[in-house]
Amino acid sequence: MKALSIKDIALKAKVSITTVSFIINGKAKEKSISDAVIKKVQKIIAESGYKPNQIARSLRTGNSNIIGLIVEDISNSFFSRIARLIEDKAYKKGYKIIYSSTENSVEKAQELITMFKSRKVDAYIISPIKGIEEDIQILLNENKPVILFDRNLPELNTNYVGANHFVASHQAIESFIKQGKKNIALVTTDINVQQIIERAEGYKKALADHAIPFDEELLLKIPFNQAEADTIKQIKQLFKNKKVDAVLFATNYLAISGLKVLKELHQTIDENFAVIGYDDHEAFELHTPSISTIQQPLEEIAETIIKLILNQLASKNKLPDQQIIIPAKLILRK
Amino acid sequence: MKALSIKDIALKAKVSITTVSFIINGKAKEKSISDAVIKKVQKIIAESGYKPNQIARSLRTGNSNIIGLIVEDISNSFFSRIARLIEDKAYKKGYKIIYSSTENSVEKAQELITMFKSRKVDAYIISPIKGIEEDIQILLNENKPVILFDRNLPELNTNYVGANHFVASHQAIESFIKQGKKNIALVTTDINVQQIIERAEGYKKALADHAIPFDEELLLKIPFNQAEADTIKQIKQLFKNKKVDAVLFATNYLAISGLKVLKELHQTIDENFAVIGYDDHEAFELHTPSISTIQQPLEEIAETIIKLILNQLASKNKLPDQQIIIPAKLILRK
DNA sequence: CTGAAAGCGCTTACAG
DNA sequence: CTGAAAGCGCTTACAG
Repeated sequence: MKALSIKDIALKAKVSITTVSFIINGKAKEKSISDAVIKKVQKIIAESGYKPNQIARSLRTGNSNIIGLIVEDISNSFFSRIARLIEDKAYKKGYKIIYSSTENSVEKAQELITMFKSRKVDAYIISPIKGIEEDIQILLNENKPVILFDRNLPELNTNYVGANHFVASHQAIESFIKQGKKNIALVTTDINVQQIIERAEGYKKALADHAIPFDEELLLKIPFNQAEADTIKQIKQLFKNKKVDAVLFATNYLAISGLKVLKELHQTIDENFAVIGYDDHEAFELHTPSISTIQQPLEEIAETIIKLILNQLASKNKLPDQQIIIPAKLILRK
Repeated sequence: MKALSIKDIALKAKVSITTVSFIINGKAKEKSISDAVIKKVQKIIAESGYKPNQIARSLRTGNSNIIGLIVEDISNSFFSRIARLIEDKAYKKGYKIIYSSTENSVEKAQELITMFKSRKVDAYIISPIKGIEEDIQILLNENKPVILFDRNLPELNTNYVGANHFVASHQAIESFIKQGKKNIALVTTDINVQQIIERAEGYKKALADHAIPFDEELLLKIPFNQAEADTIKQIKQLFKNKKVDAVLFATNYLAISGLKVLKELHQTIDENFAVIGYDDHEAFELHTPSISTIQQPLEEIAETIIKLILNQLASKNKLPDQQIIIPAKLILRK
């Protein structure tokens, strides 16, 4: 059973495919097609269930009404929630989103960009990774709208939407210090991206501001992409070897692993031992006691990204790049 | 800056586009192109960074090497984890996945199918919803491989991969009964899909098997898509109005809401009050005490789905439909 | 061993 | 008010 084409509709309606095309694309009035013809063709389209072949349309027009979204890992709730919000908002504006995960592999990220490019997506939303600057630059040279989010690549001139991680992390550490904590650990990842580096810098600056010496052993960098069992082992080592009275986890999944360790060690979280997570997670609020966290305003981030994209797509000229920093919020719970 | 086309490569190499096409598609040997020409063309392709336009290729060949994945809600960790696993496995076989959420809307599901169809995806993986039987039947008529998962639509003849929810739910309730529980509640959703209905039937059957009268007020059906605050209110009502000593939550997000209620009510989970969740969630293990749950083997489900799809795609003839039921496991924690 | 040409299903500048 | 025709970038049956 072959799908109908515009030719079939034209034949049935006894008009040219040009006329059918104009009607499908809402240009009937503009091209002064008679009302009678419009009615007739529309009826035939409705009855036959004809849907234009978007592939052919894309080949001809060079665009697709599809926005490509590249995230680090769709199974991380930060990304899956953002993806869902972006999808919702784009959908309402007539755009579809296709997404895929890089899993922090430069190679996979490059392949995804190639795939999206060869599929003629109209715009790109990317949580980037170091090493794909050139690939993104090529997109920019081709005048494709690109919005980076979550992480920035400062050497590129393009749009970026992200949270202020330096400030957020600084604030979290200060809240520990105000509680009188002295042995404050940071558990973070070893990936070398700005938004992760900022969290470490906020940590160090807050310590310095309050004349607390920085102890390298309290800053634990967990290799990305390793099995959780190894992560748990490393965090356990930290808590066993060092006297720690407060810990900031730089990502939600590290916090989850860390909480498992604390549970295993029977280390309760109380006035003698404080924990702050990152990016929130359903488990944080539910935990006994509830876990404080640094929350990125997902709704606002998604909204800002979509607004930037739509503006770019609507405008013929390249708009000035925007770097939008949205404050992250420290949510204190107990 | 315009992208290169096969024509540009042919010009540079001083051969026909036919020859270039054969080389790109690995048919050079078969078409007995001379080694010298192959080398020359490959060199030019590599140097120029030429990538074939997949849109044009799809238009010509009618396929795309893309598999469409339609889930209920990508921000639900059950779906985002499955999506990630499927993406991984498909990627290794040279297929890309594009996904989108239906949000349980028949209309959106239909639009997504239309979109995927007009993009010529090669196969469909769908967690379906009642009301789209006809749309899926059309895909089947067009000989497109379709794998349903999570939920089945029994009136359709196609492939299905899912867990045995009746057995799992029955087993969960029996474990309550063995602990001496008498007032066992089920908190489920009102969506009318088989895999949810099965969970209620397993519940009822287990009660009947042990001569425990079924009390309608202990079976709470929460409207889908309502705000979480309302869900929390309804669950709170249940626990306040009825004497409950055990509760099975039929989905992970209902369990999360339920656990929030219990926390608010200061109802601890112990030998006098038992809880089992569904589909697991990072919060379950971390909870104090850890929450038992019915776990669907995600890895196995994803693996089975991909295997079915690849078999279908590899075979010219339609393969017999398979209904694969994978046992869900009751994970008892404390 | 290689190429000219048709055709996939659209859109749109041009002509009448 | 409407249509014939070119062209988007490929693949492939056919010819030599």
